[in-house]
Amino acid sequence: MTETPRIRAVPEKPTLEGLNDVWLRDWDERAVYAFDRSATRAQVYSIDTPPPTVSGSLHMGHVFSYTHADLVARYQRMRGKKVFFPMGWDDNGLPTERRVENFFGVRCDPSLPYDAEFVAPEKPGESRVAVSRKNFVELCQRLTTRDEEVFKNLWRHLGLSVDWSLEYSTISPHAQAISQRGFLAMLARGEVYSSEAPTLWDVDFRTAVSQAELEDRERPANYHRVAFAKGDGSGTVEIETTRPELLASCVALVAHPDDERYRSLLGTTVVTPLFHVEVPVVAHELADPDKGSGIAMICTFGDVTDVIWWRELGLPTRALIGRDGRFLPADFGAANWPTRDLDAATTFYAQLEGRTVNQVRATVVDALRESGELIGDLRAITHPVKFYEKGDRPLEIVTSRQWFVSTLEHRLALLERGQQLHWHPDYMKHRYRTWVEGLNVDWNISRQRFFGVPFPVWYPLDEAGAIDFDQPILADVTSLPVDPSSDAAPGYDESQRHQPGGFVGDPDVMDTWATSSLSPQIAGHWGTDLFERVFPMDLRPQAHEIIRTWLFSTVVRSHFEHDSLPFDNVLISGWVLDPERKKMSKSVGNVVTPLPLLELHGADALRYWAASGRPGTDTAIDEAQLKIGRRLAIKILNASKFVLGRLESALEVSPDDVVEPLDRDVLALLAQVILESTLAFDAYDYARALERTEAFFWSFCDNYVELVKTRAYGDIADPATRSAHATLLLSLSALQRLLAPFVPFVTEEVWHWWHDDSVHLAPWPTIDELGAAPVASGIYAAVGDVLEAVRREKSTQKVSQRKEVAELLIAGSGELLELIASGQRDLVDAGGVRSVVYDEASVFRVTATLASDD
RNA sequence: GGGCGCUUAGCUCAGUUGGUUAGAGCAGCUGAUUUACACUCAGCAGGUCGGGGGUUCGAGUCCCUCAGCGCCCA
Repeated sequence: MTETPRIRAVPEKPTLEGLNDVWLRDWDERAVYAFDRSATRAQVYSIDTPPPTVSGSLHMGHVFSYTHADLVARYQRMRGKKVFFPMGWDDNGLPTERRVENFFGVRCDPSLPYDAEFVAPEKPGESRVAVSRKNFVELCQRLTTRDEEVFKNLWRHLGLSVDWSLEYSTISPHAQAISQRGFLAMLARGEVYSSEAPTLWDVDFRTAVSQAELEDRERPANYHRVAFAKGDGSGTVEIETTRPELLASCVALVAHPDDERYRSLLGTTVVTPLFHVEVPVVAHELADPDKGSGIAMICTFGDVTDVIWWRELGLPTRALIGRDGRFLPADFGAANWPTRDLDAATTFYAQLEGRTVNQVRATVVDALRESGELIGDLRAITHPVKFYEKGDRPLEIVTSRQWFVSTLEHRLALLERGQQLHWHPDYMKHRYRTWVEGLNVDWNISRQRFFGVPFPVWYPLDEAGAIDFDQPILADVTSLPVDPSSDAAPGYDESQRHQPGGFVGDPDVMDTWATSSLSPQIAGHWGTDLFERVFPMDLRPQAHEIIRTWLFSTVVRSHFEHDSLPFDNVLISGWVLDPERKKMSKSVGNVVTPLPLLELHGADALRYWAASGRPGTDTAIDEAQLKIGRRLAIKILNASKFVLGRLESALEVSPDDVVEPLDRDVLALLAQVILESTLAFDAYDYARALERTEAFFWSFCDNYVELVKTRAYGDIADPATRSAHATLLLSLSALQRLLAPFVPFVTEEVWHWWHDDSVHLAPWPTIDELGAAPVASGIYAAVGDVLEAVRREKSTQKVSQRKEVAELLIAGSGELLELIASGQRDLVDAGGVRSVVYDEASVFRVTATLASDD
């Protein structure tokens, strides 16, 4: 490559202040990051950007991970790819609802009519104001629009090279249409089904949750030892349970098939205390002989193991906990709920109905104690309890109608997909594998909430007004998006809603992951030619905590819909820790927000810090590191000013001008840096690329530039001077571009001192542009060693580095001395050396005799 | 309980398939001073590579084991 600098005014005193605003505006005006829609798939590098949850808070984790994505985007763009880098907002779902409830002091009551005159309270009041569903959704949209502006502002100032014309949000009509289309496609292929099934339920949020949203929390509990009478009256069996309140819903006792203690009981019956219900004693491998007394009561449903037992052993359903967490009416005496003492059972249960779990537990325990069927003292234990990750109370299991995506039966294929994916770092693939292997229920995508994508489904009502779930009425694909709660079912009139012989809409909305799992289809406009140009995506950048949710669900959807992976590579970012290396959390109060850091240190510095965090590695916020990033940016300004400021304004240089041995060696080393940086970026190791480039750049400034300073001031007719100029320019050009992905603002500034077009559209440096394969001779290192020895001597003598050296004695092998001699001119200039003496010896040694003070 | 990481200088981290005397930055200390750059530069000091065992001519690197920290799954 031939550099023809047309150097414009290099500022007298370059500064970082104001650069961000200048170049942000310029990038907008020139549409530097606009995606070329005419590009073919092979020319495109596409990124499936995480749509962040817009809940009003921006954190350092976002800055970290999105910067990582941007480093790759900028690298690929310079490699000549047409980069598809969209940005989306995941604004539908519970976090938004929660925020709206708190922000405005409202709650949604779907039974209320829409109030067009409604004005949200200025400040949230003492008690929440009930609003209609439509009013509530309007408030959600109002708030998310505002939040998205704040996010967008931060991303822009961080210098993300996003094409903002590709912006999307998961609640937009476009995303809703895609989401509903995806749902209908799965339904047509039989990959999604609805069923009345035991479902993990949060009684506070009043919604079902999926396995991906669970977390185990250690909670204290008490083992209650309860005596069951044997069915034949021959004695009692003692079980231990942490949930005595569920005694009424007991359907069996269960022991391990190999447990000698209970083998004789298998096949017999026992009778529940207080309710006198005869239940069988059954065997199952999941019964843990070491837990409690080794025999457990199965209730419908106390925990997820109960659900497994219930399903696998074909036990009856006697569900008692309702959606509000209170006890439902119990149908004692019914066919599947026989009791030996109907009177006693119903009389006692009357005290329980409508009460909460804790109230019922107290009542049952008192009654058991009184009847003598509670044996001994309670035994305190700690055990893991399932919680909704955003919830405060243990989950209950309620039976309700939900839509499920069949994941379990495709587990093997999904594991295979995980194998095909290129993980960066590689070991993160285990997170996915253990998650898929541990799946135990299908993916529940129904949420009993309001601000989300509705199911495009209605149900017919029979003449008695009962819902026929088996004959769902589906929306026509051309009509999407639809809202079955306000749009009439196809073939019906709105007046038939809720009428016998009419219809009802599915009341639920989809799980937010059911929509964001389609981010490639949403951003890529599935169904248009754009999609063919960008799908499957090249890269999915994300944090590791959402492997089991977002990554997994995206893989599921793409596997079903396209029989492919949704993306080829996944780049996992670690967590951002506080300066003490502690996990940041709101409750601890150690959350560091990005905006003040951005304002104080600048975007380039913040990006430099983020780029130093290797893929998958947790990284602490480190202000020292930010300062180093800023220092690097300043160095880039000054080095560029020095090199460009002393050259003729229209000097054409080519690698052929580089004739001096020292210069040729520097180019050889630069070639190595280019190679290593390129390889590192291709392997998604941006941190390594930065490290190599930065180390070379600093050495270039402190050593090479110092060595050739005098020579570069020489006569332009002198080939040695031309050689220095060419080397300086070729190196500077490559270094500015190598650094551009990391510090895009300052590199753009210095690039424009001698180029018209953006550095971010300039070609990534290659070794070809440095001429015919420069071979490393080692002279740069050798001369550097001598220079270091000279500097050391001056430093030890506590004199100025400008102090002259009267005599420099260099001892070493003949080969080495020859090498050094070929760089003697620069060495003498840089070290202020009057005379050099060479001494052939086996050991390398430098002795500098300083000039006397005269 | 199962799995995945991590443990190298006071701090943050490199160390690519085993190969000279284990590196960098920051902090520390000692200096320099009209220089492209004080938002600078030079130099110095600082390490039993978590402990133990093994393989090898040779181990920070490979194997086993123990310990601590973190995370994922159950």
